[in-house]
This record gives sequence, structure tokens and C-alpha cells, in this order.
Amino acid sequence: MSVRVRFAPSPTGYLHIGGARTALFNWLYARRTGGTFVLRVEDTDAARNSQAAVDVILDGLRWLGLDWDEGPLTAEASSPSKGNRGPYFQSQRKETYARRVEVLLSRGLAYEKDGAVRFKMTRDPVLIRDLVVGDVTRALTDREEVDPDFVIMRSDGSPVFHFVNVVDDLEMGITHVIRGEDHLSNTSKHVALFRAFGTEPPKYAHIPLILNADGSKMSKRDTGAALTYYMENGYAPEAVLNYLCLLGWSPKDGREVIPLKELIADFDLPQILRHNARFDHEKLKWMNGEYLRAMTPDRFYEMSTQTLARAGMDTNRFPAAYVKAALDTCMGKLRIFSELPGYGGFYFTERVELDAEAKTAVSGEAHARLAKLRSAFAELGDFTASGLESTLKDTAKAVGVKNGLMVHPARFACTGRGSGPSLYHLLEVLGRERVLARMDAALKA
RNA sequence: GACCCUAUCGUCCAGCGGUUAGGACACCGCCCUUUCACGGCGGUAACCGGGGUUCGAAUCCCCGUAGGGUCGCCA
Repeated sequence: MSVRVRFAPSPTGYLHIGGARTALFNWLYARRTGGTFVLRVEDTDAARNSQAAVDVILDGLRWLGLDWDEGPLTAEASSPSKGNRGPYFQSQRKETYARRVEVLLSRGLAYEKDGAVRFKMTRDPVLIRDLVVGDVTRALTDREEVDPDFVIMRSDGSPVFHFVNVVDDLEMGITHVIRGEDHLSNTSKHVALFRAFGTEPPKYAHIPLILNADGSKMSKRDTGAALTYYMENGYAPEAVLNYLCLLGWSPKDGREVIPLKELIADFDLPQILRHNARFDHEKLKWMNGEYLRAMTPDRFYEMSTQTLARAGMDTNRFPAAYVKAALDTCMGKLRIFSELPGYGGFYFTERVELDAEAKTAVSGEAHARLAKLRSAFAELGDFTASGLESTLKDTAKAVGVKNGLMVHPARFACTGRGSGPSLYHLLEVLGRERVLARMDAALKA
């Protein structure tokens, strides 16, 4: 029997990073086994459901490159979807749930009370055979001892999560349920429901949760809890995907930066760890830097211009060759794109603002050196990196100072900062006009 | 309150009865270098505690402790 897995998010308006990893693990398992990855939208809670909220999920999965074989084509619940086991929006499956409730009612496995339908839950401990956690025997809690039954359909006729989740997995032929460990305790309910329908439950794999750096639970408010944070802050999706994989799973050798193909080939359920992992933003940034360095120039330009545009710098106002040359000096130097406006933004502003540190760096003795350098540059016929370099070195020698004492003020004058791209290359890209203008401005400051 | 899961450097992982407990991120030195990165070399740093089992436990068992999760007419 071929593998069928699913990701079943609830459209709450954001895609949790842990949810994204759950989707990823499901997707990887489907791809490695040649199975089917189903996307199902659990939009039973009409109150907080909206098309925009569904789009957040679809956009997030698309950004990560997690394509689904069956599921919605658009965020609109009633529009066509792909796959023949739909509908894939729970809001469109009311008849199915009603029919299934009737089955349990007619078999005496559920009963009505106060207008709601309750399922007759077994009082015996339930054995859950989990591919990650192992065998788990779930006993009743003290409250459940008093009343183990639970509502499967509210008095207003709407079905509840535990019920629709099981019915859909059953009807959609799901073979493996890979989900967060927060569902482990509830799995006994699901197992009992599957049995009530006369079938064995799918295989379960409960994966550990992702916690904040301090070990606390990651909730919407926390930085980086939503996938959109990474989409909007200069991360490459393949880096986020790679990092997410390494939270709770790893290949037996020491590989960390792992191409997607290898990820798919090597990923497997039994190797997943049982304990929760803390999210390390620093390591993600490092990994993102690895991917940025390996990125093709075209992709780098594209992501760079998007980032700059978001920061209010319209690169379209400059000649394409200038933008390209400017970005070339930044390539390989960043960890995340959101560092770019600060790192290379000076290329795309009319003038550079000199803060206190910059003013200090171009005043005093440096002022005279900068003035010397300015006139040397003005007379330079060949305004190229190599010409600029030898001119600067010659000037330093003439003045009798180390190169660094010329480099430093020049960098501050032209970029406003103490660090950045290679000075000689940045000067060439900026061009004579801008360089002399900025040096003049700095000398007057 | 009850039930369930978990426990190796600060963090992510390796280890699956015998290792000088390994790698990565971060951190600290040194080298490279016009800055910053990158790269190279080196360093600091861990088996939660207590009992067992065993010739021998990070590895197996039990008890604590700690963290996480779950017990809804939320999902």
C-alpha cells in the first residue's frame, strides 16, 4: 500500500514555524517513499476562518517549496481542488460528518445528550504504537475517569476536531499521521474512533516540539514564531527548510548543509528524536549565509533588489549595470538579506549621513589626508579598483602613513560606515562623480 | 489534581555496554586581509541527581528532580 500523508492546518492567520516543520516532515516522507502528500484545511471554526488566513498557509508552503499532490488550488473553500478524495476543506464536508455521526449513533457507539452527540470512549488504557516515541500506553486521567466520553458533535450540529480529524484521515486513506507531539495524549481518542468505525488506525509518528531559545513554548508573539518572519526578513527558503530539518532529525554522518535531494533520500521517521528542540536563530543565520554564498548571481540580484525595495531603496532609479556591479561587491558577505540595506545601502542613496563616529573618522589629522586623497583621485585618469588602489597607496606613502589611515577616512566619507564591501571596488562602482562629491561633503562636515 | 513524553557542551546533533565522550552554531585566541565577512589553525565547554543490573554504564531498570504536552460543545 502506498504512503499517504497529510498536513492539516487550521487557518488561524499565521503559519507557526513548528507547523511548517510538521508539513516538511510529512512532505519529505511522501517524497522519499513515492507517496502522496495531502493538504487539508481544517476550517471548521467559521468564526476565525477567512480566505486570507488560508492564503497565509498556502503561501508559506509554496515559499518553502512544499508542493501538495492533493488539496486546494486556491484559498477559496468552494473552488475546485486537485485530487479525488476531496473536498479538502472541512467546511465543505458537512454531509460526510453527519453521515458518520449517524453510523456511530445507530451502532450505539455514540449517544445524544443535551443536543450534543457524545462518543462512548473506552475506559481501558489504549496502546499507541508510535514510530517515533515507541509504544505508549495512555491511561485515563482523573477527570476522564469520572466521564471518559467526549463530544463529537456540538448541539449546533458542528463536528469537533477529534472527530473530523479521524473521519477525514479515514476517508482520505491516510496511512501515516505525522504531527506534533502535542497530539500524543489525544491519540487514544483517535484510536478509539477508528476502531469504532471498524478499522485500524493509521501509523502514528509524533514529532517533538520547537521551543524558544529559553526553553519556553513558542507562541504567536515570539520572534520568529511565524513563517512570514523568515519570508520578510531576508531568509532563503532552502536555508530555512534545511535548518528546520535538523531540529529533531539528522543524518548519521555529520552533514549539516544538505541539498534537498539528499534530504529526501536520507530522511526517515525512526531517526527522529523524542525530545523537544530549541530554536537557535544564530545557527539559522549561519546556515542562511551558507546558502547565500552558494546562490547563483541572478537569484542574489533578485532577492537583493526585493530587500532593498522593502527598505525604501528603489534600485530601478539606477542603471542596471550599476546595480549589478554594486551588488557584486556585496555577494558572499551577508548572512541574511535584511543586512543588505545597512551593508550596501550607500550605493543607492543620494548622500551619506555621517554620524558622530564617521565625523570623527574624517576630522583632525584624517581631514588633511582625506583632502590629499581627494585631489589624487580627482586627477586619476583610470577610475578603476586597481588604479584607485595604487593611487591610495602612493598617497599614503607620500604622506608617510600606513594604508589603513587613508582607507579608513575614505570609507567613512563614501559610505558613512567603518566596514563594508572592498573599498577599491566600491569606489570604482560609485564612480568618480559620487566619490568626489562625498569626499567634498565629508571634508566640509 | 491526573495522565503522557523527554533529559549529552550555552544551543542543535553524534553516541545505542568498554571512546582521551565526536561534529556544527555561538564564544575566545592566532593566521590571512584595505574594513567586514569568508577561509585556515587552536581553545573554553556536557553525560540532571540518587539507587540498582553488570567485570564494566552517557548507554539497560527504578525513584526523584526538571522541562514539555494533554485532560473543552478550541483546533
